[in-house]
Amino acid sequence: MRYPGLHGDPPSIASEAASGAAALDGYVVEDQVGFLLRRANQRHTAIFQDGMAGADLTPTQFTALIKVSEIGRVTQNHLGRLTAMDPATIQGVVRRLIDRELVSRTTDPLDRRTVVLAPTQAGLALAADAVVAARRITDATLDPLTQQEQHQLVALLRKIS
Amino acid sequence: MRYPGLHGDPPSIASEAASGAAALDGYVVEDQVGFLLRRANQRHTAIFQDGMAGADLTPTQFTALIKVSEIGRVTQNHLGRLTAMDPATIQGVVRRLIDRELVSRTTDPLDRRTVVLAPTQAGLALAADAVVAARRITDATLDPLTQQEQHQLVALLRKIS
DNA sequence: CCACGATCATTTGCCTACCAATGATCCGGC
DNA sequence: GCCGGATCATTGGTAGGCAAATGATCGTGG
Repeated sequence: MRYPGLHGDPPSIASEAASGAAALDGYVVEDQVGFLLRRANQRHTAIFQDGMAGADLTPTQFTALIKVSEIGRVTQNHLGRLTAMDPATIQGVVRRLIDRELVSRTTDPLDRRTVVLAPTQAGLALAADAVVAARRITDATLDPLTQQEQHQLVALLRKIS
Repeated sequence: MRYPGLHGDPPSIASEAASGAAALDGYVVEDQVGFLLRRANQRHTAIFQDGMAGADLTPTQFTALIKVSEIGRVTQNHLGRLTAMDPATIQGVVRRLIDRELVSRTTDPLDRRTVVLAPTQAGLALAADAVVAARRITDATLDPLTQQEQHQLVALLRKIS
Protein backbone atom coordinates (compact mmCIF):
# COMPACT_ATOMS: atom_id res chain seq x y z
CA MET A 1 0.00 0.00 0.00
CA ARG A 2 2.90 2.36 0.52
CA TYR A 3 4.29 4.29 -2.38
CA PRO A 4 6.98 6.93 -2.61
CA GLY A 5 5.07 9.97 -1.49
CA LEU A 6 5.85 13.63 -1.21
CA HIS A 7 5.32 13.67 2.51
CA GLY A 8 8.79 13.05 3.85
CA ASP A 9 10.86 16.09 4.58
CA PRO A 10 10.34 19.79 5.07
CA PRO A 11 11.22 21.86 2.03
CA SER A 12 14.83 22.81 1.59
CA ILE A 13 15.82 26.35 2.40
CA ALA A 14 17.91 26.83 -0.69
CA SER A 15 16.55 29.36 -3.16
CA GLU A 16 16.87 29.98 -6.86
CA ALA A 17 19.50 32.56 -6.08
CA ALA A 18 21.55 29.95 -4.26
CA SER A 19 21.38 27.53 -7.17
CA GLY A 20 21.57 30.08 -9.95
CA ALA A 21 18.59 28.49 -11.75
CA ALA A 22 16.51 31.60 -12.39
CA ALA A 23 15.42 30.34 -15.81
CA LEU A 24 12.89 27.86 -14.40
CA ASP A 25 10.36 30.68 -14.02
CA GLY A 26 7.10 29.47 -12.60
CA TYR A 27 7.52 25.94 -13.89
CA VAL A 28 6.34 23.67 -11.09
CA VAL A 29 7.15 20.11 -12.01
CA GLU A 30 4.81 18.68 -9.36
CA ASP A 31 1.84 20.34 -11.08
CA GLN A 32 2.55 18.94 -14.53
CA VAL A 33 0.20 16.32 -15.87
CA GLY A 34 3.03 13.91 -16.58
CA PHE A 35 4.28 13.98 -13.03
CA LEU A 36 0.76 13.56 -11.69
CA LEU A 37 0.04 10.66 -14.02
CA ARG A 38 3.16 8.91 -12.82
CA ARG A 39 2.19 9.48 -9.19
CA ALA A 40 -1.41 8.44 -9.66
CA ASN A 41 -0.23 5.32 -11.39
CA GLN A 42 2.14 4.53 -8.54
CA ARG A 43 -0.63 4.87 -6.00
CA HIS A 44 -2.99 2.74 -8.03
CA THR A 45 -0.36 0.07 -8.51
CA ALA A 46 0.25 -0.06 -4.77
CA ILE A 47 -3.48 -0.39 -4.09
CA PHE A 48 -3.72 -3.04 -6.79
CA GLN A 49 -0.89 -5.10 -5.39
CA ASP A 50 -2.55 -5.00 -1.97
CA GLY A 51 -6.02 -5.81 -3.17
CA MET A 52 -4.90 -8.52 -5.58
CA ALA A 53 -2.63 -10.30 -3.10
CA GLY A 54 -4.99 -13.27 -3.03
CA ALA A 55 -4.89 -13.81 -6.79
CA ASP A 56 -1.25 -12.72 -7.03
CA LEU A 57 -1.67 -10.93 -10.33
CA THR A 58 -0.02 -7.73 -11.51
CA PRO A 59 -2.14 -5.14 -13.29
CA THR A 60 -0.94 -6.24 -16.72
CA GLN A 61 -1.29 -9.92 -15.93
CA PHE A 62 -4.82 -9.23 -14.69
CA THR A 63 -5.73 -7.30 -17.83
CA ALA A 64 -4.39 -10.01 -20.11
CA LEU A 65 -6.13 -12.78 -18.18
CA ILE A 66 -9.46 -10.96 -18.25
CA LYS A 67 -9.24 -10.36 -21.97
CA VAL A 68 -8.30 -13.94 -22.73
CA SER A 69 -11.18 -15.08 -20.56
CA GLU A 70 -13.61 -12.83 -22.41
CA ILE A 71 -12.47 -13.77 -25.86
CA GLY A 72 -11.60 -17.42 -25.51
CA ARG A 73 -9.05 -17.78 -28.28
CA VAL A 74 -6.69 -15.07 -29.43
CA THR A 75 -3.21 -14.72 -30.86
CA GLN A 76 -0.52 -13.20 -28.70
CA ASN A 77 0.06 -9.99 -30.65
CA HIS A 78 -3.67 -9.42 -30.96
CA LEU A 79 -4.06 -9.81 -27.22
CA GLY A 80 -1.31 -7.26 -26.83
CA ARG A 81 -3.18 -4.76 -28.97
CA LEU A 82 -6.37 -5.32 -27.00
CA THR A 83 -4.57 -4.71 -23.72
CA ALA A 84 -2.25 -1.90 -24.85
CA MET A 85 0.99 -3.84 -24.65
CA ASP A 86 3.59 -4.08 -27.37
CA PRO A 87 4.79 -7.51 -28.58
CA ALA A 88 7.87 -7.48 -26.37
CA THR A 89 5.82 -6.71 -23.27
CA ILE A 90 2.89 -9.06 -23.88
CA GLN A 91 5.36 -11.87 -24.46
CA GLY A 92 6.64 -11.76 -20.89
CA VAL A 93 3.19 -11.25 -19.40
CA VAL A 94 1.78 -14.23 -21.28
CA ARG A 95 4.78 -16.38 -20.43
CA ARG A 96 4.14 -15.86 -16.72
CA LEU A 97 0.44 -16.70 -17.14
CA ILE A 98 1.36 -19.87 -19.01
CA ASP A 99 3.89 -20.82 -16.33
CA ARG A 100 1.06 -20.68 -13.83
CA GLU A 101 -1.21 -22.65 -16.17
CA LEU A 102 -3.81 -19.91 -16.26
CA VAL A 103 -3.52 -19.71 -20.04
CA SER A 104 -2.85 -22.44 -22.60
CA ARG A 105 -0.71 -22.06 -25.68
CA THR A 106 -1.32 -23.86 -28.95
CA THR A 107 -0.25 -23.35 -32.52
CA ASP A 108 -2.49 -22.69 -35.47
CA PRO A 109 -1.65 -25.13 -38.28
CA LEU A 110 -3.16 -22.65 -40.75
CA ASP A 111 -0.77 -19.89 -39.69
CA ARG A 112 2.39 -21.26 -38.27
CA ARG A 113 3.67 -17.86 -37.20
CA THR A 114 1.05 -17.40 -34.53
CA VAL A 115 0.67 -18.51 -30.95
CA VAL A 116 -2.95 -19.18 -30.06
CA LEU A 117 -3.85 -18.51 -26.44
CA ALA A 118 -6.89 -19.59 -24.48
CA PRO A 119 -7.86 -19.55 -20.81
CA THR A 120 -7.59 -22.75 -18.81
CA GLN A 121 -10.24 -23.79 -16.31
CA ALA A 122 -8.00 -22.49 -13.54
CA GLY A 123 -7.58 -19.25 -15.47
CA LEU A 124 -11.32 -18.74 -15.81
CA ALA A 125 -11.84 -19.46 -12.13
CA LEU A 126 -9.10 -17.07 -11.08
CA ALA A 127 -10.42 -14.39 -13.44
CA ALA A 128 -13.80 -14.56 -11.74
CA ASP A 129 -12.22 -14.10 -8.32
CA ALA A 130 -9.91 -11.38 -9.56
CA VAL A 131 -12.76 -9.28 -10.92
CA VAL A 132 -14.27 -9.14 -7.45
CA ALA A 133 -11.00 -7.83 -6.07
CA ALA A 134 -10.62 -5.46 -9.01
CA ARG A 135 -13.92 -3.76 -8.29
CA ARG A 136 -12.73 -3.02 -4.78
CA ILE A 137 -9.40 -1.78 -6.14
CA THR A 138 -11.09 0.66 -8.48
CA ASP A 139 -13.26 1.90 -5.62
CA ALA A 140 -10.27 2.37 -3.34
CA THR A 141 -8.34 4.22 -6.02
CA LEU A 142 -11.21 6.61 -6.63
CA ASP A 143 -12.14 6.92 -2.98
CA PRO A 144 -10.80 10.49 -2.59
CA LEU A 145 -13.27 11.66 -5.25
CA THR A 146 -17.01 12.22 -5.24
CA GLN A 147 -19.16 10.11 -7.56
CA GLN A 148 -19.34 12.93 -10.06
CA GLU A 149 -15.58 13.50 -9.93
CA GLN A 150 -14.99 9.80 -10.47
CA HIS A 151 -16.95 9.85 -13.69
CA GLN A 152 -15.24 13.06 -14.77
CA LEU A 153 -11.82 11.60 -14.20
CA VAL A 154 -12.57 8.45 -16.16
CA ALA A 155 -14.02 10.50 -19.02
CA LEU A 156 -11.00 12.81 -19.11
CA LEU A 157 -8.54 9.94 -19.01
CA ARG A 158 -10.33 8.29 -21.90
CA LYS A 159 -9.92 11.45 -23.91
CA ILE A 160 -6.17 11.64 -23.43
CA SER A 161 -5.46 7.92 -23.85
CA MET B 1 5.24 9.20 -30.53
CA ARG B 2 3.67 5.81 -31.18
CA TYR B 3 2.37 3.81 -28.28
CA PRO B 4 0.51 0.52 -28.13
CA GLY B 5 -3.00 1.65 -28.90
CA LEU B 6 -6.34 -0.02 -29.04
CA HIS B 7 -6.81 0.72 -32.70
CA GLY B 8 -5.33 -2.30 -34.38
CA ASP B 9 -7.77 -5.05 -35.09
CA PRO B 10 -11.51 -5.50 -35.32
CA PRO B 11 -13.04 -7.11 -32.22
CA SER B 12 -13.02 -10.87 -32.07
CA ILE B 13 -16.27 -12.63 -32.77
CA ALA B 14 -15.98 -15.02 -29.84
CA SER B 15 -18.60 -14.55 -27.15
CA GLU B 16 -18.80 -15.26 -23.45
CA ALA B 17 -20.67 -18.39 -24.27
CA ALA B 18 -17.78 -19.58 -26.39
CA SER B 19 -15.26 -18.98 -23.65
CA GLY B 20 -17.45 -20.02 -20.74
CA ALA B 21 -16.60 -16.87 -18.78
CA ALA B 22 -20.06 -15.68 -17.85
CA ALA B 23 -18.91 -14.52 -14.41
CA LEU B 24 -17.28 -11.34 -15.72
CA ASP B 25 -20.67 -9.61 -15.78
CA GLY B 26 -20.42 -6.07 -16.97
CA TYR B 27 -16.82 -5.63 -15.92
CA VAL B 28 -15.13 -3.74 -18.73
CA VAL B 29 -11.43 -3.65 -18.07
CA GLU B 30 -10.85 -0.86 -20.61
CA ASP B 31 -13.08 1.45 -18.58
CA GLN B 32 -11.28 0.94 -15.27
CA VAL B 33 -9.29 3.80 -13.89
CA GLY B 34 -6.18 1.67 -13.53
CA PHE B 35 -6.17 0.66 -17.17
CA LEU B 36 -6.78 4.24 -18.25
CA LEU B 37 -4.01 5.55 -16.02
CA ARG B 38 -1.60 3.08 -17.56
CA ARG B 39 -2.69 4.06 -21.08
CA ALA B 40 -2.56 7.78 -20.40
CA ASN B 41 0.88 7.36 -18.92
CA GLN B 42 2.01 5.45 -22.01
CA ARG B 43 0.79 8.17 -24.30
CA HIS B 44 2.41 10.88 -22.23
CA THR B 45 5.69 9.00 -22.11
CA ALA B 46 5.68 8.66 -25.88
CA ILE B 47 5.00 12.37 -26.30
CA PHE B 48 7.69 13.13 -23.76
CA GLN B 49 10.29 11.03 -25.49
CA ASP B 50 9.52 12.78 -28.75
CA GLY B 51 9.50 16.27 -27.37
CA MET B 52 12.58 15.75 -25.21
CA ALA B 53 14.68 14.16 -27.94
CA GLY B 54 16.95 17.20 -28.01
CA ALA B 55 17.77 17.06 -24.32
CA ASP B 56 17.67 13.25 -24.28
CA LEU B 57 16.07 13.01 -20.85
CA THR B 58 13.51 10.51 -19.60
CA PRO B 59 10.59 11.79 -17.52
CA THR B 60 12.22 10.75 -14.26
CA GLN B 61 15.62 12.09 -15.24
CA PHE B 62 13.97 15.37 -16.18
CA THR B 63 12.10 15.59 -12.89
CA ALA B 64 15.22 14.88 -10.86
CA LEU B 65 17.30 17.38 -12.83
CA ILE B 66 14.69 20.11 -12.42
CA LYS B 67 14.44 19.53 -8.68
CA VAL B 68 18.20 19.53 -8.20
CA SER B 69 18.39 22.71 -10.24
CA GLU B 70 15.73 24.37 -8.10
CA ILE B 71 17.20 23.36 -4.78
CA GLY B 72 20.90 23.48 -5.43
CA ARG B 73 22.12 20.97 -2.88
CA VAL B 74 20.20 17.92 -1.76
CA THR B 75 20.87 14.41 -0.55
CA GLN B 76 19.94 11.53 -2.78
CA ASN B 77 17.14 10.03 -0.70
CA HIS B 78 15.66 13.45 -0.09
CA LEU B 79 15.65 14.12 -3.81
CA GLY B 80 13.86 10.82 -4.23
CA ARG B 81 11.13 11.88 -1.82
CA LEU B 82 10.70 15.18 -3.59
CA THR B 83 10.35 13.46 -6.95
CA ALA B 84 8.32 10.43 -5.83
CA MET B 85 11.01 7.81 -6.36
CA ASP B 86 12.09 5.23 -3.83
CA PRO B 87 15.80 4.96 -2.93
CA ALA B 88 16.43 2.10 -5.32
CA THR B 89 14.92 4.00 -8.23
CA ILE B 90 16.46 7.40 -7.58
CA GLN B 91 19.84 5.76 -7.32
CA GLY B 92 19.84 4.66 -10.95
CA VAL B 93 18.33 7.92 -12.18
CA VAL B 94 20.98 9.97 -10.38
CA ARG B 95 23.75 7.70 -11.56
CA ARG B 96 22.83 8.36 -15.18
CA LEU B 97 22.69 12.11 -14.56
CA ILE B 98 26.12 11.96 -12.95
CA ASP B 99 27.49 9.91 -15.83
CA ARG B 100 26.44 12.73 -18.13
CA GLU B 101 27.93 15.31 -15.75
CA LEU B 102 24.62 17.09 -15.33
CA VAL B 103 24.79 16.57 -11.58
CA SER B 104 27.78 16.51 -9.25
CA ARG B 105 28.18 14.20 -6.33
CA THR B 106 30.01 15.08 -3.13
CA THR B 107 30.06 13.73 0.39
CA ASP B 108 29.06 15.60 3.51
CA PRO B 109 31.83 15.30 6.12
CA LEU B 110 29.21 15.97 8.80
CA ASP B 111 27.11 12.99 7.74
CA ARG B 112 29.19 10.40 6.01
CA ARG B 113 26.16 8.29 5.09
CA THR B 114 24.82 10.81 2.64
CA VAL B 115 25.54 11.65 -0.96
CA VAL B 116 25.17 15.36 -1.63
CA LEU B 117 24.02 16.24 -5.12
CA ALA B 118 24.15 19.56 -6.92
CA PRO B 119 23.58 20.67 -10.50
CA THR B 120 26.58 21.35 -12.70
CA GLN B 121 26.68 24.31 -15.06
CA ALA B 122 25.85 21.96 -17.89
CA GLY B 123 22.98 20.62 -15.81
CA LEU B 124 21.53 24.06 -15.18
CA ALA B 125 21.82 24.93 -18.85
CA LEU B 126 20.14 21.72 -19.94
CA ALA B 127 17.41 22.18 -17.34
CA ALA B 128 16.56 25.57 -18.80
CA ASP B 129 16.27 24.11 -22.29
CA ALA B 130 14.35 21.11 -21.07
CA VAL B 131 11.70 23.24 -19.38
CA VAL B 132 10.92 24.85 -22.70
CA ALA B 133 10.39 21.44 -24.24
CA ALA B 134 8.44 20.29 -21.19
CA ARG B 135 5.89 23.08 -21.58
CA ARG B 136 5.23 21.92 -25.12
CA ILE B 137 4.98 18.33 -23.93
CA THR B 138 2.37 19.20 -21.33
CA ASP B 139 0.40 21.12 -23.94
CA ALA B 140 0.54 18.25 -26.41
CA THR B 141 -0.54 15.76 -23.75
CA LEU B 142 -3.53 17.88 -22.79
CA ASP B 143 -4.35 18.89 -26.34
CA PRO B 144 -7.47 16.70 -26.64
CA LEU B 145 -9.04 18.62 -23.73
CA THR B 146 -10.54 22.08 -23.43
CA GLN B 147 -8.88 24.57 -21.10
CA GLN B 148 -11.44 23.86 -18.42
CA GLU B 149 -11.05 20.12 -18.77
CA GLN B 150 -7.29 20.47 -18.51
CA HIS B 151 -7.60 22.16 -15.15
CA GLN B 152 -10.18 19.63 -14.02
CA LEU B 153 -7.93 16.72 -14.92
CA VAL B 154 -4.94 18.16 -13.09
CA ALA B 155 -7.06 18.87 -10.03
CA LEU B 156 -8.52 15.36 -10.03
CA LEU B 157 -5.14 13.73 -10.48
CA ARG B 158 -3.78 15.72 -7.55
CA LYS B 159 -6.58 14.38 -5.39
CA ILE B 160 -5.85 10.74 -6.14
CA SER B 161 -2.04 10.99 -5.99
C1' DC C 1 6.14 -19.58 -59.22
C1' DC C 2 8.64 -16.42 -56.89
C1' DA C 3 9.95 -12.09 -54.97
C1' DC C 4 8.63 -8.57 -51.85
C1' DG C 5 6.22 -6.43 -48.26
C1' DA C 6 3.61 -7.35 -44.11
C1' DT C 7 2.83 -9.82 -39.94
C1' DC C 8 4.07 -12.85 -35.94
C1' DA C 9 6.92 -13.83 -32.22
C1' DT C 10 11.37 -13.54 -29.88
C1' DT C 11 15.58 -11.54 -28.11
C1' DT C 12 18.64 -7.93 -26.48
C1' DG C 13 19.41 -3.64 -24.33
C1' DC C 14 18.07 0.18 -21.65
C1' DC C 15 15.07 2.48 -18.32
C1' DT C 16 11.56 2.79 -14.62
C1' DA C 17 9.73 0.72 -10.27
C1' DC C 18 9.34 -1.79 -6.12
C1' DC C 19 10.74 -5.15 -2.28
C1' DA C 20 13.92 -7.03 0.77
C1' DA C 21 18.28 -7.35 2.64
C1' DT C 22 22.71 -5.34 3.81
C1' DG C 23 26.30 -2.38 5.78
C1' DA C 24 27.60 2.08 7.21
C1' DT C 25 26.58 5.79 9.91
C1' DC C 26 24.02 8.84 13.01
C1' DC C 27 21.70 10.07 17.21
C1' DG C 28 19.15 9.79 21.47
C1' DG C 29 18.78 7.70 25.89
C1' DC C 30 20.69 5.40 29.55
C1' DG D 1 30.66 5.81 26.62
C1' DC D 2 27.82 2.71 24.41
C1' DC D 3 23.54 0.47 22.64
C1' DG D 4 19.58 0.30 19.82
C1' DG D 5 16.64 2.40 16.64
C1' DA D 6 16.56 5.24 12.66
C1' DT D 7 18.39 6.91 8.36
C1' DC D 8 21.34 6.65 4.12
C1' DA D 9 22.73 4.36 0.16
C1' DT D 10 23.52 0.10 -2.46
C1' DT D 11 22.53 -4.45 -4.38
C1' DG D 12 19.84 -8.29 -6.32
C1' DG D 13 15.56 -9.95 -7.83
C1' DT D 14 11.15 -9.50 -10.33
C1' DA D 15 8.23 -7.02 -13.43
C1' DG D 16 6.49 -3.53 -16.71
C1' DG D 17 7.71 -0.80 -21.03
C1' DC D 18 9.74 0.41 -25.47
C1' DA D 19 13.17 0.40 -29.51
C1' DA D 20 15.52 -2.24 -32.68
C1' DA D 21 16.95 -6.29 -34.86
C1' DT D 22 16.08 -11.05 -36.28
C1' DG D 23 13.96 -15.15 -38.39
C1' DA D 24 9.93 -17.49 -39.75
C1' DT D 25 5.92 -17.34 -42.19
C1' DC D 26 2.12 -15.47 -44.90
C1' DG D 27 -0.02 -13.34 -48.89
C1' DT D 28 -0.18 -10.81 -52.97
C1' DG D 29 1.31 -9.08 -57.42
C1' DG D 30 3.75 -9.73 -61.23
